[in-house]
Amino acid sequence: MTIATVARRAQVSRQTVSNVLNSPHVVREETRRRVREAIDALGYRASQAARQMRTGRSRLIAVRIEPTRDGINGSVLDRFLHGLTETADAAGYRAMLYTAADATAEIATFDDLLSAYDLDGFVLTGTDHGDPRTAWLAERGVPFVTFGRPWDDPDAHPWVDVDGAAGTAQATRHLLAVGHRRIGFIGWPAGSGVGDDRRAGWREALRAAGVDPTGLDRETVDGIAEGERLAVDLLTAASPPTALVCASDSLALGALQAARAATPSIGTAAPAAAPSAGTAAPAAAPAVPVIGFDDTPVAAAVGLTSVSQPLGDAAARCVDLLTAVLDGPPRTPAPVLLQPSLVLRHTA
Amino acid sequence: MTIATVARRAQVSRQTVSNVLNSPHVVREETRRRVREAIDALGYRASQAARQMRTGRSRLIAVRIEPTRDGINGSVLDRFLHGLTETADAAGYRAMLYTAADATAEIATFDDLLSAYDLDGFVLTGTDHGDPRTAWLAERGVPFVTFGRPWDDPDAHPWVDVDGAAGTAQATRHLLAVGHRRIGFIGWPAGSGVGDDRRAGWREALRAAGVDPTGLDRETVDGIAEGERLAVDLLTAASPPTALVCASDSLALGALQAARAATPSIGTAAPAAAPSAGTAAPAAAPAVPVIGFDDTPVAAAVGLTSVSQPLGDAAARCVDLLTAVLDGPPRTPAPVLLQPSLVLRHTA
DNA sequence: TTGTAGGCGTTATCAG
DNA sequence: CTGATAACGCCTACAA
Repeated sequence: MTIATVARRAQVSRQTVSNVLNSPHVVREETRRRVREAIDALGYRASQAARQMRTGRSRLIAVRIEPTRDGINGSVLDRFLHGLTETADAAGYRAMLYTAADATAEIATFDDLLSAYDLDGFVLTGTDHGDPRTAWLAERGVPFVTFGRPWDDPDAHPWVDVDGAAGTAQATRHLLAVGHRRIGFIGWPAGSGVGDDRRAGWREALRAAGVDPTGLDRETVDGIAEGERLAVDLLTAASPPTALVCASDSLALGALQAARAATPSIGTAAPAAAPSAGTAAPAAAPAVPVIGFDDTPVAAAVGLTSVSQPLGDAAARCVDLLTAVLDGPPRTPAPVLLQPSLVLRHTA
Repeated sequence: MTIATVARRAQVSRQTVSNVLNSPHVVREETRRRVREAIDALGYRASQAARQMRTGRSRLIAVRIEPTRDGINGSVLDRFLHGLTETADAAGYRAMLYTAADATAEIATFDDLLSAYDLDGFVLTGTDHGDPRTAWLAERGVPFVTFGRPWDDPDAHPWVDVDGAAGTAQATRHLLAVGHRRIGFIGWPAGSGVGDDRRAGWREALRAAGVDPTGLDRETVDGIAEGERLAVDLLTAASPPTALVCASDSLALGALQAARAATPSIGTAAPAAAPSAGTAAPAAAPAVPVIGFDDTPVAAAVGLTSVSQPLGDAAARCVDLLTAVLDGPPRTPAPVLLQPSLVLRHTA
């Protein structure tokens, strides 16, 4: 069934059907209705391939599905993907998946996707300083949005992000509010945008409360074992922290073990944790409160208090920004910074 | 750049270039090489849209991304998707995502995807008795594979699945081997294919060991709280089980809490759990050993012994089967039943 | 407002 | 083995 089938049925020319589809306003009301009826009756859908051939647009957006990393932080991705697919759908776009082992491979894939499939745009996740992927895309004028700020230049391209600093600051203030002063931070090595951002939130919140953060933080690559090691290190120091904020749930999980092992005597002011009404939590509050980041399923399962990112929203805004570039005037839409929220459970 | 650009550069006709691409064997060796060189030099890629228009094939396969359910079992999906994308890629296909609230909506989406985007095939996950989706697709001769058996008729269509019964049987045998006899099972309500399968594995393993499974199992909808409730129910019964096998990690997590609360005196023969060398586990072995199913990140994090499904393999085999249908002769490829493995951690 | 004439890049058919 | 020609379904002019 083609546009001609519909035209015959509605007693109009093919052109009129095309107009009803693409520029409804130029067709007389009554004719438009008749054509619409024919379309519905026939169950006609325009062929993307033919349309794409003519217009050069595929109505396809690409998003990378990364190899799951440690299995804990990896599981945030499917929430994002679901939101993305749903919103894209509503905007008349479809999401296409691709994988890539590294940035170089990813750029090669861009090229392939662009030249073979005529992709309309890309959604990139996890950007970093001097990301070669964004440079490549920008250079060629390919529309894209990143979930994650361009750390070098906030105006480089459209982006959506979650305010990580606000998240760790909120976590820190929560601990301050219940009486803690010496609050430690376990994060990633300096130099990564997200990592530095999350550390900054903690540091500033502490400073604002008149606490000197010096010596209260440690850094490591992500992982449960690493988190535990650093927490032990921190808790056995000269004047140890009485509570811990972590840059990820993995680190927090490790820290939690160290915290549970720590004797309550360490804390100077360790108030009782609020009994949460959430899902069942396997264990009691640790001697040293711990807060994680990402609100992964694991956090929910073990009762870990964690900073939660609005992933569905983030995905939706990514699509909004991308379609604004694709369908709207050629100006860069304003970036979106979303606020995370603290999900209180048993560990803080 | 089109096929004509390549033809000019290689000093051949457009048709010859097309032949090199689609039927290399009909082109003389030397010519083929010259064309290949031109293609590489120019960085030429055939336009999918044009090819699709001509052939009616899109080289696109669709897969649904479901709204994450309880956040625990949901996180298996991204591993599957990653494997799928990677294997599809290697076979020259790309994966497209779609969502649907229910089976009816999903069928409507099939229709849309098929008529507008000319999708080549579908990968369906989580089939059940009398699935309307498979019926719809089969009726129209649309190629598809399911990850999950067609419980009504094993020959209905190509499928890939993991042998759930073998998984629970293995878990049960593991517990039997370390001395347990009365091993309980917490599963889903009878009637679901997967649920019944997993229960059957436990039941048969017990019977094979000469233990009567009567009264040792309970059923409920999935969830942590539900798992805990049923475990308590089971453990406070007249002659309680000394170990528990669960149909999911969610149920197992709940059961684990009940098991930790249970006094060791309940067990008749509770041997010490093997200290696992895996990732750090937050707590000691419970009085009553518990084994989960799916090996989710949560299981790894809390040290829960669990039955692991080879998701990457499963995804790869799904693509294999689908491409066999798409590219090969029109006969239904044999189904694939993969074996799960037991990942030993601290809880059993 | 409607109809007619191209052409997007590819592959299939059919002569040479 | 190579070269010409038509057609896939749609959209964008342009003319009526």
